[in-house]
Amino acid sequence: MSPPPLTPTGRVILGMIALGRQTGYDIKQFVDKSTRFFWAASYGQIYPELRRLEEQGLISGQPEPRGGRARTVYTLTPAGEAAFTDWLDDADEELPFEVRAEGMLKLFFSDAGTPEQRLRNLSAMRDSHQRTLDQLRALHDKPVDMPTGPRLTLELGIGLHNLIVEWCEAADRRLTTEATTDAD
Amino acid sequence: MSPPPLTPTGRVILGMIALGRQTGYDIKQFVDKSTRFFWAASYGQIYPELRRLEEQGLISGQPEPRGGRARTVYTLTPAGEAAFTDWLDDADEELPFEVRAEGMLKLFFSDAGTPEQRLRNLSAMRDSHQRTLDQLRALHDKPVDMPTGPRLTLELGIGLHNLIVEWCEAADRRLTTEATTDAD
DNA sequence: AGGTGCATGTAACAGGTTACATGATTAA
DNA sequence: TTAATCATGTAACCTGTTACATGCACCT
Repeated sequence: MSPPPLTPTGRVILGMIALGRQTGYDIKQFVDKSTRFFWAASYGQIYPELRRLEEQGLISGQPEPRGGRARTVYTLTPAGEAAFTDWLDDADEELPFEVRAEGMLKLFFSDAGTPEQRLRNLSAMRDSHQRTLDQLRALHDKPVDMPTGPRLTLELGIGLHNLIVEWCEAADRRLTTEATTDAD
Repeated sequence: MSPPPLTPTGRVILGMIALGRQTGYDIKQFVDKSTRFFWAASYGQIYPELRRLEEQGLISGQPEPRGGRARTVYTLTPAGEAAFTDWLDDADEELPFEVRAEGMLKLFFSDAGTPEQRLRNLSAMRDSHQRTLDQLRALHDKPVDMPTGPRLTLELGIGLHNLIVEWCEAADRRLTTEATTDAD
């Protein structure tokens, strides 16, 4: 009886269309320079999901070829708009926050290795987050005017990766000092 | 020719056995109060993976029933120890860091809603991370002496969730001020 | 007698990535 | 002419969760 529930990816797509993204390709490009640091998506998900959303009557696609190049432009139906704003309005639902961090895993198990190994892994982790941080800052410094939502999440992302980088550096100093003190 | 590569979950299991966890059940309990904040695992993964690791000769299981209750105790084989320390020793490999944060998604799209909606979602996100923070602090304050690795990752976890909570509060203040200023 | 914890396991499903295939358009 | 970009799509695979089934041990 009830319609199939919106999947998280479905909601992202709805949101992206609400923000003016028109095609599957367009959505993917935009995700890659905006939400990808806290929500990634691949073509393998996007195109099938666009189909499903259209079957459910939440979006509707019109063929709008550019030259000889096939192209389908999507817009939200009233039902799609309602589903999206219902989701935004529901502040009671659980907010899953899942992390998979291999660097932290290595750190967690680092007592099984040598102190030098631990410091090398710490440093690799630092570098990896520094690279992400650089990308986020590049996005942030670009002089395009950004809506409040994207700006907020970008700033939080910068804060997060910055914390990790600084924490790695602090941990490195602490561990190095301990090692030196032990050697004395 | 080459052996099937170790999966991330396989490495976690190897590590847990190296840390003295003996059974699948034991590993699951321990994951749930240690790595789960940056690496979760379910029985549906653990038991099949134990089988695969044994087939690959990296661990070996001895039946050690407790009373009439079936129980299999696993230990690392020399090959398993080697595979595990090889992984720890490789500081050049990529360190995937993946996040799926629905709260940030709602924030990202919040320009499509009202300012009040945005503040409610911000507050829900704050509460959710505060709950996680409380759990992490409870773990941290328990007077068990923790190896350096687990202690480091726990402290980083606390720092991360604490940053998010504080950032949510700061964003709330900023947005509230802006709204008030606009209304003047 | 009943609840909690210990212990093992799987089938069905959901979610997501990778690699591939195809082809037009545009800028160098 | 060739590389990059626009654009769509799928099949095979991998990873992981949920829900269920089973049964003993221990405490109250």
